[in-house]
Amino acid sequence: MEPIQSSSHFYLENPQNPVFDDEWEPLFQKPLTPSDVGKLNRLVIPKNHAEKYFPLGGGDSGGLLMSFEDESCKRWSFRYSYWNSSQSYVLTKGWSRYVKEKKLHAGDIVLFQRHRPDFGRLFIGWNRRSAAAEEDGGSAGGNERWGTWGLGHPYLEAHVPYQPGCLHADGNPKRLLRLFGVDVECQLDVSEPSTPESSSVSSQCYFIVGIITDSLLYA
Amino acid sequence: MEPIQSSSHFYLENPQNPVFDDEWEPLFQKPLTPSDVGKLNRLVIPKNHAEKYFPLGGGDSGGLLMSFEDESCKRWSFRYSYWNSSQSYVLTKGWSRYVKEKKLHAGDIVLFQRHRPDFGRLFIGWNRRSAAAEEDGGSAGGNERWGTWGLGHPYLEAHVPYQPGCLHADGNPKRLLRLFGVDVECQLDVSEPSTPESSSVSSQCYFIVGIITDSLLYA
DNA sequence: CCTGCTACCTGATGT
DNA sequence: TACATCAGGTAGCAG
Repeated sequence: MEPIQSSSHFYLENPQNPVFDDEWEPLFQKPLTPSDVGKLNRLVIPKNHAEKYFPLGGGDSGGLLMSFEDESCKRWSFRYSYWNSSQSYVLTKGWSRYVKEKKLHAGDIVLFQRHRPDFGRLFIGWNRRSAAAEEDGGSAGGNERWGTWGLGHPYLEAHVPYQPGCLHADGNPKRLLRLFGVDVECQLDVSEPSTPESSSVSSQCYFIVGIITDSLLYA
Repeated sequence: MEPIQSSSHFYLENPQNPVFDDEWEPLFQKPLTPSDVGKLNRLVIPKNHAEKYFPLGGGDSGGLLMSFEDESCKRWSFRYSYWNSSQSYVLTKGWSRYVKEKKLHAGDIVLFQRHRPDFGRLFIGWNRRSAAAEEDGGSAGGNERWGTWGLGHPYLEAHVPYQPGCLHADGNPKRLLRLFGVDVECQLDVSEPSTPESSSVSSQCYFIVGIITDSLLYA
């Protein structure tokens, strides 16, 4: 028996869907190729999506850092750049760590979203490849089917404004989160993001929760 | 019954040969290995030849572009560089296209020449592997035995000074060619070189003709 | 030594 | 048909 599940795919492809939450702007998603999760340590961003949603020109020379939050509030910074030789946009530095932590495999889907009320804030999530091919041995804590927010978890979304200063004032910062009508604290986990990045903090912060066990969903 | 044929090999190895035309400086030639025509997309330049005739250090870091003309006036640009890992000089980018167009196979010979009166101008040609192993099915227009100039075609050589400006003034440039005492026009084919390169044009241009059918040879 | 990353390169594929 | 794209490669360098 599954929770709503419904794979965010459906919603991303159908922005008119009634369950669509217009605070969440789906940018795009990509089914991962073997190369995207292999030793090349890069994710190719399809050109149409890159030019529509990502910074123009890939930062042109030298590329630029793009920062995303994942389903557990962790920040991920990736180098985003344009490869002249292959005429393609890629995420490089940092990407392999994400693949490793999320245990992504070919066929899994990564997705990018933006939260409308905080327009500059970007989020990254993932979906296991369609249940059909499910042969996940379930190694160390990696049995989730998704790591996403908003549309991926239509019943599990919350956001509160960011309290300016909190990040810098406190070594162990927490943010307030309203979840199912209950205020919850969430640790920001600046201590060990695989790609540490404690500097860039926008002046506003909306906050989301992703991975949650089924038991919590039905508690 | 063969035309002079005689493979340029002979002349290249014997600069004192009476047929040697001292306007053509043979640099070197190399019988192609399976790797040279395979998927590695590179031609290894024997170190002694590389260091004697090609730019020093392979351009050191980053390599450099070397530009050659073939028997049909087409310009070929190859990336020339030194691979520290294998301590060898190689032509890389562009090479596979040349192999494909000329239908080169292992055992065939590629040769490099320079035209003395225009010292910077380099030429590349080829010879089919010795006639013994001739089993060329003769796919689409690929039945020639050589693609070279000067020595390779001792009776079929001509050159005229280049008219400066012609290339830039005219969308469909032609050069004058004196062949068997007759002036001929030759299209420069800037429209579709596999490695397009319409910029670098030296101030002088000597011009040659390569591939010609036997019937024309004996006309 | 090995690993990750940058910046190249190319063939296959789809349009 | 040519062209654009991208999946799958490479070399070289830094750590």
